[in-house]
Amino acid sequence: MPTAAENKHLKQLHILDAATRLFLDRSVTDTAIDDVVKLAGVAKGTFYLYFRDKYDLLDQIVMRRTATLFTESCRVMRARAEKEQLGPVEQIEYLTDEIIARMREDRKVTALIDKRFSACFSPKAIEEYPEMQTHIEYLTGLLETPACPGEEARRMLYVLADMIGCVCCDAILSARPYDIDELIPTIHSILRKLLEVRV
Amino acid sequence: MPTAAENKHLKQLHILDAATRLFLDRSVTDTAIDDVVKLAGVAKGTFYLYFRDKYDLLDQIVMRRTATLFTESCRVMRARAEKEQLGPVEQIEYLTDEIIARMREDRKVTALIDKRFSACFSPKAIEEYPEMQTHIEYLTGLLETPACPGEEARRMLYVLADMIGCVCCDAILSARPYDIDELIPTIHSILRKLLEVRV
Amino acid sequence: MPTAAENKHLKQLHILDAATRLFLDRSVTDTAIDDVVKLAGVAKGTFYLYFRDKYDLLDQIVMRRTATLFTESCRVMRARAEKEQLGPVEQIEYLTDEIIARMREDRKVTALIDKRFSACFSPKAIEEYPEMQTHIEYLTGLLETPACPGEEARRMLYVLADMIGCVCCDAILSARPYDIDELIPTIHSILRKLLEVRV
Amino acid sequence: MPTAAENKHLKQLHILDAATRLFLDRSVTDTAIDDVVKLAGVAKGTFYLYFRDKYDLLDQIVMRRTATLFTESCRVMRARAEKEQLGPVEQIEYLTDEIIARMREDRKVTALIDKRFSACFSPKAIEEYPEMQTHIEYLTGLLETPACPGEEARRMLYVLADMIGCVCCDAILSARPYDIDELIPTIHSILRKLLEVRV
DNA sequence: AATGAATGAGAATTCATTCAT
DNA sequence: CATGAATGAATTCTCATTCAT
Repeated sequence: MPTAAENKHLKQLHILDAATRLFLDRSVTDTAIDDVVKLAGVAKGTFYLYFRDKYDLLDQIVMRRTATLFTESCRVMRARAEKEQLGPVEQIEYLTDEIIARMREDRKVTALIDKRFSACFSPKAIEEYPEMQTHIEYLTGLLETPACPGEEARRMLYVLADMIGCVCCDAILSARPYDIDELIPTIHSILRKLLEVRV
Repeated sequence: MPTAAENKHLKQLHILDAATRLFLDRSVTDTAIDDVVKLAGVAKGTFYLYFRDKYDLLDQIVMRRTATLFTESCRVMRARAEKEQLGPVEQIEYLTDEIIARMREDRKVTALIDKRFSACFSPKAIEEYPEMQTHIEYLTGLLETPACPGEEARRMLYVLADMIGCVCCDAILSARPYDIDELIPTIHSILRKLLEVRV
Repeated sequence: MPTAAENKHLKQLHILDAATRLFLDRSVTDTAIDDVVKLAGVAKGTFYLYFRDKYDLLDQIVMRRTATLFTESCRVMRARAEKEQLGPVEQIEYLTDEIIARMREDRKVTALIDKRFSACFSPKAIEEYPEMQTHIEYLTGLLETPACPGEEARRMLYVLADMIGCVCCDAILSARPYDIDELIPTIHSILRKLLEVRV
Repeated sequence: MPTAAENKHLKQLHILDAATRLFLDRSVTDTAIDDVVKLAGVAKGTFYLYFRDKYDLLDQIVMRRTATLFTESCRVMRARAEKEQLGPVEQIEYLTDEIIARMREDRKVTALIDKRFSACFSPKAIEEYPEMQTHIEYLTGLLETPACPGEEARRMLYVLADMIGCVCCDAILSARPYDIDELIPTIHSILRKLLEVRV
């Protein structure tokens, strides 16, 4: 039986789901709040009860999608890392490939994320997806070296994620000036160079 | 006495200049085409003679500003490199610092560029700013190694530029999750690792 | 005290009334939606709550005016037919004269109807003006013969109405190639020939 | 070798042809004078040398297409009438069928004509298509009786043509309230009744 | 908390027309 | 005759936001 609080959340979730569908199918610009509330089955006023405006809504959606994309990719990688006893470099490479594969598969989500992949590193995202925290700690561990302590490794992880997110958005969506197939070897080579030094 | 052809270009340039000023002072969203043409001193219809819409105009402006930012930074770096006999790693680091310094100084331009710094690598930008081509070739030369031939070095340059552009936009504008001062050492460390391997 | 539902209808009616006045006084082309809402005393957005665009509005107005014109003419004819015991042919002729007289009298309405007089035979018009149904049935009865059963008589009624509406629009408004006074005998002669065969 | 006068006509004809294609492919509303002159390969100013505005142009096109439709149908009918010795009623019926067939076949032309089929009876059309005059005279002859002398027969011809044009536009384009297949028997029955009385 | 009719400022874009060349 | 760059008034339609119920 849903409590009052859960019910409230329900309306908010309906709005988020409806908006996500519309933002993906059409685009953010071509979606009016009117469309969102109609599809969500709530009244116009209700929208303003939960969101400041369309961009507040968009931010929340991007945060959710990037967090989902990141955590799912991490889970897949870590499962395989354990089974196959992958080394740190291999793990990072595998994770990168996994993220890129998902972005290629679902170009609409990639277009929605635009270049905000690192939104999943925001405090809000980590709070709402506690799993993020465990993955970040795990990956930070992989990047740590005596010359690169915890906080620095965490920053490096963030920069790498942002780089991959930005570069891949352009490469997947516009293929200009390079398409994703051309850039994957370059990205791998960068990752290897950064991590080999560890040795 | 301006010929008809020059006059045509003139109107287009007036529009670009006016729009740049308004986009920087207010923002793209807060600037109506009406404001642009008023400031440019041309009729509304004239705008649509030269630009498809506001975003076509914006793309052209971003291309120009990023190309200007990149070429100016390159010029400064190369002048100093010659004078002080800097090594390749130092040159790349110096160039990065120069770009970041300019983005920090002019946050409005940084906000306008958003995360499209690599727009200056587009064929159109290179065509309109031939200087871009010489700088790209020069920098590609710095990145080249036996294991990393010309085309690959060029791609790496592009990925680095995109990374710096994206990471710095967030760090300078929102300071979240890391502010630019925190990230500069990380970026330097990444650059050094990537280039040290060359040795 | 008007209920909410009545109020809704009221705004729609205000818009219809205002538009009709403007469409008649000026013309459809010379009337902006802005003018309509100003005269109706409602907000611009309210217009789009009830009508898709200016032509949706025009269709509804034409439907109403033709239905009014037709039902009023029928009522007058039937009142007189009962009083003076008119035969079927005389009734149809009288009705035709009545319709033509009204179109001549109010050239502006005729211009608004353009050549869409048969709009009053649309299902929507019949639904909104139930009286239409009774008149159509009555007139169909007048046209019926053993050789021309109900459905066929109804179709003939429609064709006749459309013919009169179209021919008279041109004759009344432009008088070219024939003016209405020249054509009335011809129309009568056609009607008589069509109905004499009944005997 | 084209004379100057013919050359002038050439530009005018290019405009007419271009406009016809655009009016048919898109619609009159969706065609700008700009589109017309671009397709015609003439300058914007040239348009205003030959036409007052878009509606002047449209009128000329409708006049041409209706005159063409009417004269071609007449020619076909008269050829067959001679070969097969058709009676007057059969000739009128055959002509009607021919016109309807052409309107059904080319719904775009029908939409362009809208309900202005009788435009081909205008003095201007007859002047530009002298063949119209001979057909009108021929058909008037078919309709003449002692009780229906020349001028009256000509008016009846006009009314019939207008009726067929109007009724068929709706029936072919919107099929409401009756579609063309339902109405053809009704139209035939009307024609037969009107002409049988002749006997 | 939820509703949804009403708002009206505001923006984009079109397009017929002109006129200097 | 012919051109086509420039004009700018005019118009449509959107849409975020409010507020009485």
